[in-house]
Amino acid sequence: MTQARHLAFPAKRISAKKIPPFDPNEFLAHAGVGRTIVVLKKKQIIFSQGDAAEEVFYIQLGRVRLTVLSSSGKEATIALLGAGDFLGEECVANSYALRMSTATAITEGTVLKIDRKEMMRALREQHALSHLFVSYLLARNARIQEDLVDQLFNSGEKRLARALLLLAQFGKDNTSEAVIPKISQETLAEMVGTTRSRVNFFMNRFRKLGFIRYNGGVTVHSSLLNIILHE
Amino acid sequence: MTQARHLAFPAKRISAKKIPPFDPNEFLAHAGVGRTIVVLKKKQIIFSQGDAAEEVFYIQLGRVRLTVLSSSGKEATIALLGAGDFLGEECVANSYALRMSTATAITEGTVLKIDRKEMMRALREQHALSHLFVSYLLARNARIQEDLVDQLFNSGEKRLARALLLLAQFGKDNTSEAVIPKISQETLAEMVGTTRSRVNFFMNRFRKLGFIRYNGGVTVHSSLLNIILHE
DNA sequence: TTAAAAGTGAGCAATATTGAACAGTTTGGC
DNA sequence: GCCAAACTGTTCAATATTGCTCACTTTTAA
Repeated sequence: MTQARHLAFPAKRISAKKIPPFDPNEFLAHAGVGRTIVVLKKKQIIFSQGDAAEEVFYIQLGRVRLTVLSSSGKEATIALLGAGDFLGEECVANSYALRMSTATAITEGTVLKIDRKEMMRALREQHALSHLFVSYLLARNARIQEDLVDQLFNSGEKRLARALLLLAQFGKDNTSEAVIPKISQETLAEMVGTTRSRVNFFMNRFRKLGFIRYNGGVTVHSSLLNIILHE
Repeated sequence: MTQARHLAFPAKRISAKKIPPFDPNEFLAHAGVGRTIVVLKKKQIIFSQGDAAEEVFYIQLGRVRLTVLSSSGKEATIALLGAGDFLGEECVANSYALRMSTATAITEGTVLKIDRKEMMRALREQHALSHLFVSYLLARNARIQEDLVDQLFNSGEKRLARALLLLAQFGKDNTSEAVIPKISQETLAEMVGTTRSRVNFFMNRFRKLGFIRYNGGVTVHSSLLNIILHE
């Protein structure tokens, strides 16, 4: 569409040169035509499973939880996202898509809400954004696949250990200990695909073994890796 | 890069107009610079987990299994792919990437092997291909996520039922019965994330209940859905 | 500040799952 | 056609997991 216009009026290319070089961060940082900045309150629902999907979101600040509700009413947390992540990208390249999960803010924050059409246009016209988006999708793919493999291979205990270690890296220093973001055993159970009592059981075991510490929050020690690595 | 060249030599755009309109199927159907057609024998390994990833593949014909090996030697089947699917796309947008899984042909077939650089160039220059690729990644994302959710929510029995139904749709008519591609209980176990004895146990139960039939291959009846839906 | 709601620790019986064995059956290659 | 290898059906004891319950503690909102 836009390309056709360029071909029809090649003179426009000259004026186009005056536009500063495209910066995806720039594009994703500001509101504009078809783009709105949304300020999020804690626990605010950004979209719900089953909603029509007409916008992509880009998280500027804050953390977001993605959950899926099963037909029998159980809830699973499939991802925790943060600044720099896209959200609700299932609708790009697919009109009439429905949200496959529910996105809830778990801290205050801001997201850029981008109209589907606007996103598609930008992807078509801006190679840098397109490249960023493809990279993001590939990385996300890899991450979900890891979660799946983890689920297929490991016991509840190992999956919990992995989830804790991943959470600990969320605020990554390279010390041997890290405090993880506040998270309930219930949510951990949803992420790991087990029950709260199981999580509780393992958490206490980890604590007895010195892998984690309770001091207000939870501090994870890197030696927790042993749980995962040990045979 | 290419865009810059166009700006520098706008005259080239005219001759560029003579090139026939880009057709992604065309691009993905033939060998050319940086693209080779590879003929696959049954059980041939296309790439192995841990290999350096420098090419993307596009399946023209045949079926391919993607497996992951755990550190403890267990194997999980994470996807069965067929004609029209990409393969090994993890390297696009990421030099020095390693293969995250092993791809093995399960039938004879042919794949188009595309050099990473060539793929990136094509994605940059050809919107239609870029769009197709993004669509593919989004669809694949959705599918892996479904598998993960399935794994998180459902019991081994339901996961097996789902896997069988998905396999049955592989050769999709819209009858209430379908023969599934030949697949061992061992592989089913890997896909579903359980043991062979469990798969065997459930298969026999499904048979007793009339959901599947053994007649040389395995015939799946759509009533198997009841297993998944029933509470 | 206080009552309600949410989260935690612990224990336990009922189930589900694993992992291993072993005999019988099918398949593929020579 | 025949052997070896792969696959299937079946069993079973040892574990792992679930789905509760109940008594506390912490957080949240009025």
